[in-house]
Amino acid sequence: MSDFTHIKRSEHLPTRIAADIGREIDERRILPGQKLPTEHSLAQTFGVSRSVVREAIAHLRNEGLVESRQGVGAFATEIQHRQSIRIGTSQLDDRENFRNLFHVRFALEIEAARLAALHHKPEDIAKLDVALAQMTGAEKWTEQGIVADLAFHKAVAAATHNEYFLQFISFIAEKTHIAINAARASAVLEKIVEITIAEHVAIRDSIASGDPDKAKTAMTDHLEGAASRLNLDLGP
Amino acid sequence: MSDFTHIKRSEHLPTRIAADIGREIDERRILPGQKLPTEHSLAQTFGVSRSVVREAIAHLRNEGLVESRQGVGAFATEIQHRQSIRIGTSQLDDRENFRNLFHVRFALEIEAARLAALHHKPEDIAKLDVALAQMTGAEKWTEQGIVADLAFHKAVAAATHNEYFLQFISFIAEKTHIAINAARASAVLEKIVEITIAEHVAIRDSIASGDPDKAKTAMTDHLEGAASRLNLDLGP
DNA sequence: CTTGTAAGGTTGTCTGATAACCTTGTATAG
DNA sequence: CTATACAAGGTTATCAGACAACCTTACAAG
Repeated sequence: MSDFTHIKRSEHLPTRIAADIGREIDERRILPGQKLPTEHSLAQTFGVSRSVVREAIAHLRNEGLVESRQGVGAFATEIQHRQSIRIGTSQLDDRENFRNLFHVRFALEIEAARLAALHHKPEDIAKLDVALAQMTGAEKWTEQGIVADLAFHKAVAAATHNEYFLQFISFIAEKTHIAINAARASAVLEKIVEITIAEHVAIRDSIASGDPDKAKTAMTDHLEGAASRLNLDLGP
Repeated sequence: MSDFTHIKRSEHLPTRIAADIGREIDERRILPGQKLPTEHSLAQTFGVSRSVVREAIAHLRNEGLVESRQGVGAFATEIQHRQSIRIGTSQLDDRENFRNLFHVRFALEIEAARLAALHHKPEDIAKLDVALAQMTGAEKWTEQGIVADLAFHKAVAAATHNEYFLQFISFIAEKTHIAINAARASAVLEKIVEITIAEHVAIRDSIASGDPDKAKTAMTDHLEGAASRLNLDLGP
């Protein structure tokens, strides 16, 4: 009962511990196939009850990082058959990881723009316009501006009327959002905003026109522009 | 202590219950923002202890389906800010959903083939060859053949040396695998296998040659072929 | 060598209790 | 009358300990 130096209870114990154990696996301190310590032992190590450890391990199991077999133990899984997608936000501090994720975004969003041009309905365009208005309204490149930016891209995804494009793109957008927020200070240039908005308008118009090739081109131009503004070299 | 009619012990209680509650939300019987019953009440309803209910809710929380606030309750979340990707296997029985997921696969795998041609290393080609050998070895369109097929596509993704392409494509592959397994009986035609293998060989060679455009074309042809063999109309 | 069985360890589930937190209603001070 | 403070009850979060189900291993019996 002598150290309260650690952390405010504010942050859901099982989540914290799941993150700790997950990091052990991510950083290869526990190798795939290897057995984790027992729940009892982990509980003692972290100074919490077994319930909390169980919930943490359940979390990791849901993420596909571990498999547990009753009467035997919990094991780190082989990467190949993980059933879910896991992107630690800390990974995105690394420039190469961020670029790689951006590349996935490329593949998805360009096709999404194409499909949006083909399948959009009037209310989809309305949502694009709302997001654009919010971007224009934001004085600077503020938090609000970024949120509107993400909303725009989600609206494009929604306009495909393909639930999975929306899910995947939203997922990546959230991750990107966090990473950009962290590194934003280095890229606060006001003129950029105007360029960005202009690109978004071009995307909106091309989708509204119903021309898939035009939409594809507009989205490609925008993403390449965004990448270069972030000093990401995406290669050929 | 009077009714054991309901649940076989065989299948991890919290998972089952999480699925049950998740279905309630998916099928809009619990609307976004609405409060779930209390843990105590749920425990009584399902005839299990509160620990199990808690683990089930933790599962849903990790999937982003619910948010819980201490002292208040657990609430179904708005779809927009779900932090994870959720694809219920039952959804894929629906033909349109399956086609939509296939479309996402299109976007990702074609770009992956292109990147694989650019960034592959010798050992990547070796892995492709192993998968091809297993496909050729499989007498019929058996389980083993499908596994090899998936292994091939994962190997392509791995050859991009972009972790995220691997994660996303593997994820979709697993989901697709399950759905195909379920519906396989209707598509067991032996000649198809030869065509499929030929397409895979073309992909492999184009990647090995290092020509991104050729790889892109080969993958496009293959996926369009696969779609038409599954009677999926992917539109323009 | 094979089979049966006992022992010990580990996860799965149950039960009950306490702490932390939120909401709501009520009473008191201004 | 209004606003602040406080009390009460409900809910989730965490803890502690127990038993059940299951697996592995070792050893004994055939």
